Amino acid sequence: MKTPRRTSLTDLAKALGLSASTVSRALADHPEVSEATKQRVRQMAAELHYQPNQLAAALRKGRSNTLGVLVPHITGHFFPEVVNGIAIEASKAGYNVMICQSNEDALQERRNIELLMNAQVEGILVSLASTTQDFGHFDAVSQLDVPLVFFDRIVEGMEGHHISAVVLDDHAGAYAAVSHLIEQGCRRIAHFTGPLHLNIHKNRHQGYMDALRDHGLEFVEELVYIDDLQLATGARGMEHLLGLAQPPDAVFSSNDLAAVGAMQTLKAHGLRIPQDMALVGFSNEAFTALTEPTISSVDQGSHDMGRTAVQQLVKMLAADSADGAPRPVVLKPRLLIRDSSRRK
Amino acid sequence: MKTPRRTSLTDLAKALGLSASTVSRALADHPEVSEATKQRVRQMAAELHYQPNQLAAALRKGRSNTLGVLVPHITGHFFPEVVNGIAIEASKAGYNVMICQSNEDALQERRNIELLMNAQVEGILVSLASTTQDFGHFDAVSQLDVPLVFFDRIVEGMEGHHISAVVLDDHAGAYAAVSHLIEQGCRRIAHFTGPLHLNIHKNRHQGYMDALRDHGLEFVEELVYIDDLQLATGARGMEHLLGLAQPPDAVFSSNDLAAVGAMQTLKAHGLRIPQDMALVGFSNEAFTALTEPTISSVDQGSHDMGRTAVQQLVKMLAADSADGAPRPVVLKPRLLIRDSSRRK
DNA sequence: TTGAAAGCGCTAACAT
DNA sequence: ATGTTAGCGCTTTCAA
Repeated sequence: MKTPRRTSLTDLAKALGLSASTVSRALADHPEVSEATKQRVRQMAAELHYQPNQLAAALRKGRSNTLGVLVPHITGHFFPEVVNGIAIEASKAGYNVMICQSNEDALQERRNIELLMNAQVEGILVSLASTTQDFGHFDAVSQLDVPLVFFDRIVEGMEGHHISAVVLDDHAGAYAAVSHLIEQGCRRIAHFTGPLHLNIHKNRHQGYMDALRDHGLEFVEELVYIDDLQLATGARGMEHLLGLAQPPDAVFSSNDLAAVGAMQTLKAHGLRIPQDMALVGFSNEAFTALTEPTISSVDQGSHDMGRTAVQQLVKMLAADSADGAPRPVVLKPRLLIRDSSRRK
Repeated sequence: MKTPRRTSLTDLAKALGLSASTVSRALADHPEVSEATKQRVRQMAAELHYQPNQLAAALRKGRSNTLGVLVPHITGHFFPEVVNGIAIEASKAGYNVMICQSNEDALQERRNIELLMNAQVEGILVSLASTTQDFGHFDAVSQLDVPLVFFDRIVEGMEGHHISAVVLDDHAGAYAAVSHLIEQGCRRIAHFTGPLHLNIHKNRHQGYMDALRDHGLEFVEELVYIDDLQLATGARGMEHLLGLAQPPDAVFSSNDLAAVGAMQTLKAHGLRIPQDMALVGFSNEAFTALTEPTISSVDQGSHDMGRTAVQQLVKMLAADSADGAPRPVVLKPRLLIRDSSRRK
């Protein structure tokens, strides 16, 4: 039994006694082809299970109809949601999507960018790996005028004709979280943060500080715990805070996992949440609604971020390469108040 | 400023005063090209930022070097892990990966399969949408001898020259979970399950029943709660069970989310876990280690499933189309005993 | 309204 | 060791 070759457009044409061009036009619903012919072509196409070869069409047209997506990973709540938003919006705009993961590794990020370029994607959506410090691989992209949209984790200050960005207003999210804690009566608020070279952490930290200041509270250096925001780190961070001469009465954590870690330590010490220590996390991970108490958190509107990012890309793709890139979009976060911080 | 066209292989050849074929061979490290020439070519390629056009190469070679992946969604713990395993193993075997989501919708599944076929993928990895009942779209794939590997949610009985499968031994996982509960002293064990037309649920249910039987316990129809295994469903299911004349003393839930729902109901009723009611879930979601008490669960070795699936596919791709598909692989689950079921 | 011819960028016989 | 030629499957002038 030998492999049945796929029916090509040429096969179709032969079967119909037509030229390839006519068949091509018929399938594309070109106005200059008679309805009768279109009918015949469509029927025969169905009969022979004709499937167009995208590769050939893309090569000929110089358009792959594909967008590239590069994310650090697809675990947790945030990235899967964003990717889903991207997939939906891209499909709506008639694009396919090629998804790659950098696994938080700068080298893999560079490789994947090359991969996407070689696959002739028409535009790229990226969220940076946490280890990326050099951005040369993106220059290559923008030099070829392939539009680029950074989302969430962006290269700050990287502006260009074909570069845009979509971010969350992390500052506002943090500001809202901390203001809320203050309003609940907390006066000594600690902060768990990740490495400050990443825009998201830098801005959340700034939001934390600004909220303190605007409410007349002092910024206390020893209440800031910088680490990797893992579960164990959160637990350790809380141990550390409890050992201080003047422990805090609340913690704003820049992610949810560390908040759970903190929660575990608090329970081990027999402390009550939120009475003895209030907690607010960031990202609205699924588990924040499942712990006890449930954890207040800042929702990032992940799905919207994905959709917005594609919209930015599509705008650039549509633009007659005349006008520059659309202005970066800043999305508004939403504070979800749950039991871990509700004192009143 | 006009768009700089990408440097093609032909451009490279011209710049070097060589023919396209020589350049092509040099870049492919063909043995019949002199080292000197290879050097020159490589250097010029770097200089002109030459990037090969995969589309053209794929069209010419009739090989896209791409595998297609179709999953119901990429939320939760399981699918992202599997996809990650797939990505890693595929890259190791020299393939790119195109990922699509069916969003649990049979129609989108069919569309995506077509999409992948049109993109000329060399093989496809699929986990079925829960609504898929008709499998015609896969016939089209196998008729063209594009190898297909189903994982986790498979089409049972669909065997063929170019079709294989990788599944978890769901029966064994369920059997272990229920046996464990019995060993902890539980005698009236309920079961939360999803729709039984899906192999995973059917097999877990069978494992549940067989464990009961093998330990001399009676199977009680009213202790089986069939629904969609969401959080609210689990809560409702538990309310239902508590309302029975003879409530159970344990629940084996076919997923973790419903187990958490059950837990919430139990807490609301002031019942103790595991003393009054023991719980075991399925999937080892991240949150099972974060709730209180932590939830015992069955780990699916998701990452391995992804890698194994790719290995199956690669085997079929390599086979001289002579011998049939490799035999389906059944992976062993691992029961993780946590606090929700540890009575001794 | 249809067909003929050229070519997208690459590779693989088949020369030389 | 290198070049010449042809063609993957499709679209798009241009011509009829």
